Amino acid sequence: MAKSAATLTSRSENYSEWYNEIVRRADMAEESGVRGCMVIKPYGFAIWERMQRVLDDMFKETGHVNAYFPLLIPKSYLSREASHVEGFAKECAVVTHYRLKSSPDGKSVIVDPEAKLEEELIIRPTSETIIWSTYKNWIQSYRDLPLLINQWANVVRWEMRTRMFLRTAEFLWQEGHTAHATAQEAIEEAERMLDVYTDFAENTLAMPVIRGRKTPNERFAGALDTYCIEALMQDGKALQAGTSHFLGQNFAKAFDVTFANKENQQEHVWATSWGVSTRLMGALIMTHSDDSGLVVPPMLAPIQVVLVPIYRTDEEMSQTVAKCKEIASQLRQAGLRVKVDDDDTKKPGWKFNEWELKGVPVRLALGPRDLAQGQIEVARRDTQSKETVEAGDQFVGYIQGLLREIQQYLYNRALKFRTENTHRADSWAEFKTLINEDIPGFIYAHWDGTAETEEKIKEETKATIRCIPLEADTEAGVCVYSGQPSARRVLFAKAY
RNA sequence: CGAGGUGUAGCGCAGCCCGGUAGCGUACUUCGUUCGGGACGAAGGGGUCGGAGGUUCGAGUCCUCUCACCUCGACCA
Repeated sequence: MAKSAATLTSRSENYSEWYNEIVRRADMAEESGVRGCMVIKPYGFAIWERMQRVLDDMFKETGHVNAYFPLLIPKSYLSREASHVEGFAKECAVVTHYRLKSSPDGKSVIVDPEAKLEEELIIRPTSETIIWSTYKNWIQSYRDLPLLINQWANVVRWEMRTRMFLRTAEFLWQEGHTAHATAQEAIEEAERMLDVYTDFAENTLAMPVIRGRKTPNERFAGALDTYCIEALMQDGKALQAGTSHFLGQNFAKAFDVTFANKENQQEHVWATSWGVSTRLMGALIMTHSDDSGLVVPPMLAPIQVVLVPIYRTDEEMSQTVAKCKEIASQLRQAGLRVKVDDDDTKKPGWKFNEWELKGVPVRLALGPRDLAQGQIEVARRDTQSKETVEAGDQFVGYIQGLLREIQQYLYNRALKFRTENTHRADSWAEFKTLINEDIPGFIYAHWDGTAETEEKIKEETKATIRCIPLEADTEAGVCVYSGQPSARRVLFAKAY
């Protein structure tokens, strides 16, 4: 049996090209031909649906409910909160007309100039404004608080440059928007949701993250404080994987959302918002995948175990397929997500490669030889190792244990990579050396706390302050750039 | 918006300089041999050459205009 290895571009050779090939070859998504937008294909969407399900359960457990708000937002809403409009105005798609008509030559359609909207509508880049204008009607008393609502939706941001999953013009996300009676409660909510995101990233995605706050420069438009989780990708660049904002009373004041407290005095409510997006799909790819394709952690995988029957004759086919289905059924009863690939138009070698490209954690191969000896071949995706195991009573338990082991192995491997690529810089020369390495990684360095220094460092090295970490040593020092006093180190990196 | 580039079969590309029957790889269809790591052979089907105009006996190729997309900047989850 000959082979024509349809190999991927190597990670080390061209990371960006490798990334795009994974997206395409693993059947996750493709470019759509519509500016900056992508088509998410069934396999990619199945992974997104898993993310949705796990996150949604976590939101429910923390007392949140889902709702849905309009896609179109009157332009005037956006201007109610000054810094918010400033932050988003440049990237908004605008609806100006409500009708088309045939062109004079009858060959195409044109926008009907008669059908101009009185007030233009914005396609939501985020929903704070429409939601707060709605909350105004929902909140009267302290008894209406806290209001804990999440929305799964699409949003549009007219980015200049787009990349599949990491920055598309349209993307899918969830956005939580909560209202509280006190600042303290709102801050606790923002921190709670950061915990939820951390839990999700580390335990479901097997992706270690650094938790922190954004500097005023990097803060969400309209927030008093922005919390974030930052992950390190395999090429040494940072990716913001989730954010949670303490919005203070900014939106409550802009949209006049007040409540009567127990003393019957009117107060503005305190707000949070928090979100993660399909960008996590990019994080998934760039955290675990290798030159054979995508690697999906078992907790996330839509298919955790794939069974490939191997046969020559029709008789062998019916026997091996039957055995595969029998084992699959046992695994399903144990709660695993399993697929039997009994597609007769593809050969085993082809299937092996295909499922590796798609990152299925465990592959079982079963042929006449195994059938005769009561064995089964078990291949794990993370280490690409294979072994032959007895297909007896212990088998289901063995596979469950193996999946746990793979989940842990992926987390440990990613953590090891991050540790090896996290450095401390104590001088400007050292900083520049580190940030210009092939894998720049995370750099902990002292910063004088000024926006000017932050900006200068960005100009000279492309590195930004990813966050002021929540968990970190707080020893004092001097700013790596300006030499001014610094209370603590902050986390620098080149970022996506 | 600035600077480059590319549009030719589902996908990846050659052909253009120097105008003359629309090509290659892959995928697809059929048949045979194969089937434990992306099989091989044979025979087939598939094209508004991004669009509009022009030059010419004749344009994928030359000229003008236009549209779309990509890469690098500025912007960003």
